[in-house]
Amino acid sequence: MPANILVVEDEPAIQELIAANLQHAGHHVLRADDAETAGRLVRDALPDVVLLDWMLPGQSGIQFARKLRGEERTKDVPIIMLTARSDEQDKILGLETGADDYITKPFSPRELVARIKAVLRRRAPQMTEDSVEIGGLKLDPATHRVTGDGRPVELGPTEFRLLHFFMTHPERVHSRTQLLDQVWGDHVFVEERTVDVHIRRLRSALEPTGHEGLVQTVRGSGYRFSSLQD
Amino acid sequence: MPANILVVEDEPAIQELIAANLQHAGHHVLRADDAETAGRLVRDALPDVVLLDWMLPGQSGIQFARKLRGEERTKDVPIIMLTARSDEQDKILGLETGADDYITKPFSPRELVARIKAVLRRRAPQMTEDSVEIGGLKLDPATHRVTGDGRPVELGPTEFRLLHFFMTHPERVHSRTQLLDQVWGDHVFVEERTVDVHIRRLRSALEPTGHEGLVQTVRGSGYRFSSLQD
DNA sequence: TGACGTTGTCACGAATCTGTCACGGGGCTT
DNA sequence: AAGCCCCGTGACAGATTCGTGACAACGTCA
Repeated sequence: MPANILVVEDEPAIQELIAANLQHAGHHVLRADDAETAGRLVRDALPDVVLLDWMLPGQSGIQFARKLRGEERTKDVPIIMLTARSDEQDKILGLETGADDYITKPFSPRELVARIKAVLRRRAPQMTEDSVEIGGLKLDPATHRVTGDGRPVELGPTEFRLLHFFMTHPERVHSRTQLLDQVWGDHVFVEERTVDVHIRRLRSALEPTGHEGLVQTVRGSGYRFSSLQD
Repeated sequence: MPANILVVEDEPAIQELIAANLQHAGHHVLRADDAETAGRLVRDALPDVVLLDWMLPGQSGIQFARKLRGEERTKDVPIIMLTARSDEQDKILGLETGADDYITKPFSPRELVARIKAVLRRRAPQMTEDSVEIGGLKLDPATHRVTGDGRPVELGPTEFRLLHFFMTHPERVHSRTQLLDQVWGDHVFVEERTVDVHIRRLRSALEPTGHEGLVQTVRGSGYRFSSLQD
């Protein structure tokens, strides 16, 4: 969710205002007040989004956007144009140059954050939605349903993600650390033993359909999902 | 032009192959591996195309196609037959039964996607204003009217669009963000929790006819419209 | 203008989920 | 067999998430 955002704006007050709002929303902010600095930062840091002011000293925002789109390394970086003008002409010109979105000043902090979220979402690779079936257990990410031999299985969000990971990586031992990285995310800090508890919850959720044996303990190493005998 | 496509195929490997290709082409995929499941999904989800395997356990694809063509609600759903046999005899029988197109295995992903696009284009004109009926609930875009077991249901404009989207994309879980994009439009900035409120309004509007259970909460993910048990 | 319907937002509470701990059983090593 | 380590289990408090009622802003129409 948090993203690296480059704010290219030459007016200090506005730059500050924008940066404060973005940081408050949990994003990392890089700043530049001219095209040269901005160009270097884009190439080096490769931000997730560039917030680009229309008016820049020396070089217009449009020119800068064109340059970004022209270089291989930077051509896929989303750009949101920022301008005080509101006439339709500029809007079209901005989008044609390859801006992904367009905000006219003055804008509300909420709109700013929302637009950025929208652009990020559009770029985000969406996760696989293939359903999996192993040993009579079926899990379908699209409908978010799990059934054991046809009967429904009730799971909490974390248990669902855990089972999903297991079923897409079966027959293989995963350490608690690996499970935390893959299912919880490698940025969160939780005790390793927490995995045990969720394994237990997953097992007891599978118990009514008799599939709890699919989740196997490998003493000293971790856990494994397998339809074969333990 | 993303479309809802139902893949009826009992061989997991082939089903997977087909689904992967269709999803890669931007379509939504529902799956079934027997005629019974397929029948339910066709009636509920009313897919834009049915990809139907010739050989099915228990019931042949031909029989299934006949059944679809026999029922008022499903008689207009395009069917593409899928078969390993290549003899002329089957081809004729398949088309006579009402299949719109016919693909013999092995086939290239490109051919598959192309045929689907062709069928969709053929059906495209009137597709938008079709009325939908699921679990006793009927929604008619043309007359802008909703009835539950015959009794009228009063909905505001937003609730109507929300229900319309739900009924044209049933069974699958939609996040609040996706619902905002699809129902409100991806240029509108409203709080995600606003979705909750409209879900509530939709539910209480459906309550008098006893259909409020069709709108289901998937904790941690979003909402789902389904005639199946929660 | 005023009654009315619709919409987005908020605050509160209830239901549910999550992470952590302590306890105990059971296997493995020596 | 003793001791150590690993794992299962029940309990619990804090954190999330969701349902719900209320409300103000807005537009419409009489």
